[in-house]
Amino acid sequence: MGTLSLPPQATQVGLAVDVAAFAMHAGELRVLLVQRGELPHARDWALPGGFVQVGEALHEAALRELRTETTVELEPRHLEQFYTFGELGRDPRGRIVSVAHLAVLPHGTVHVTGGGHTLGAAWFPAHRPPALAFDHAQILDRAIKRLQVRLEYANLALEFLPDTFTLPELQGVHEAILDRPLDKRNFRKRLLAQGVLVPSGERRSGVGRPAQLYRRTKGTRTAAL
Amino acid sequence: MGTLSLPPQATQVGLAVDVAAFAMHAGELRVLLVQRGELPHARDWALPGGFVQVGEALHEAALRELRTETTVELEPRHLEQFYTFGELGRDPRGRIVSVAHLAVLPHGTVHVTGGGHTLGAAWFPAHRPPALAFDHAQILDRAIKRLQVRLEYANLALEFLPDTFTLPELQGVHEAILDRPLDKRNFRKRLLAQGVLVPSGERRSGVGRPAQLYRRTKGTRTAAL
DNA sequence: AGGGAGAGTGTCCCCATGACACAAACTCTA
DNA sequence: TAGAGTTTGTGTCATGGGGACACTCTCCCT
Repeated sequence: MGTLSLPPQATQVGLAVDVAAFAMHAGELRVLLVQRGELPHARDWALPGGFVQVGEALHEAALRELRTETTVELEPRHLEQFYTFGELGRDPRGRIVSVAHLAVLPHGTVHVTGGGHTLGAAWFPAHRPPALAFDHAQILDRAIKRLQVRLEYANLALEFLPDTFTLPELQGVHEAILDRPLDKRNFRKRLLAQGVLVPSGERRSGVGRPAQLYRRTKGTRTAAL
Repeated sequence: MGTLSLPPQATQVGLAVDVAAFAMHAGELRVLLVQRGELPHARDWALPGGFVQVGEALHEAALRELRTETTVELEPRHLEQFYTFGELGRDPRGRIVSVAHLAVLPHGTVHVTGGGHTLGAAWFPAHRPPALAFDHAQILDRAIKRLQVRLEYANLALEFLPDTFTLPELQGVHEAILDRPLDKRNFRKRLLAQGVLVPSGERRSGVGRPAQLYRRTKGTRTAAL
């Protein structure tokens, strides 16, 4: 039914998406940023993002921007819209409304190269980011809060890890996201009580005592909401 | 700095707001709906909403639609954006993305008259709405869930009541929103423990034993988030 | 004066969470 | 190969919040 048309006031506002994409690296929560190659805010760091195209769903636009601006290696394990920023004056080019997304990239996706119109892309400490273009500092802030909520609600921490992992690794993800240390015994008690983890039987050897490997029980994948 | 201009692909998508406005009436949670006067979905019931205008913040657009389409008596006590709906095909007129808002109207705002392009406006049981236009049934669903979450997080129930109210009235609001009965003693215990209520000293007489009147302690207004 | 209607009140149990210290298993090096 | 170093793994107690549960109190109405 494309016979009806949009009223004239329907096309006056620019619609964009921005993506706060997170991954773990060196025991730290990192966020993926791009260095802008164009005005405004040329050479400033910003969240990857851009305008939504016709015939493109919001999450598709988010994925496309992530791919063309950063050349990430793997698919995001989680992608979720979390807030729409529409303040007047947030973009000097005019009225632009941005639907902000939160993405989680799995372990191993830490190498990025700039692409698209950007000068480059890199990972930064999510809790101590550099100065950001536009209102992206606010967006990042809100993204981290959402990530923290999702930690205890869904078990989004698992998306940061490979299929099989140890409990200390999982605890490390939680600590990196919450930006505070957790008690080992309480953490294990709580996580194992949830019943989403099952020991794989194997162990991982390293420097100290080998750690039990776990995997998620089937049918416990986070609904991408 | 309006010297920079939008890239061409920035204006291809229509941006709208929709508002799920709730109030209490006869002990029931009700949602404000309008009967559409135009195609598509003419004569169907829908959430009040429409296109965002240039120079208009998202929440301003939501307020404007509420006022022009429904002529509500009072200002909303709470207005919050909760999700942005952008599925392809959600509107037969083309690509329209809608930022959905949740509004709470205070006690006494139950009389509405249709305005704007609509045939009328009326309150409906929020948990048993009529068939709705577009994807508004989904939007309403999500709005109710958000309202329920805000009940225990912020104390949004107070926004449905006048400045002074009784505990049974407050419990009624909670029950209407959650759509299930609550235990009287546990409810009082929990609410009073939060420390946001203070007895006003007066009582309200009615059919049975008079009820203590309460008001919120100062400085406990919900941040409109 | 008695009945009806709604308001008000306290205890117990259970579960989830947080604080807290030591033993076990492996690697590495001397 | 023995000992030091390093990391994993484990249990108890105290506390607090939430849910189940029944009877009295106060007023109005007839």
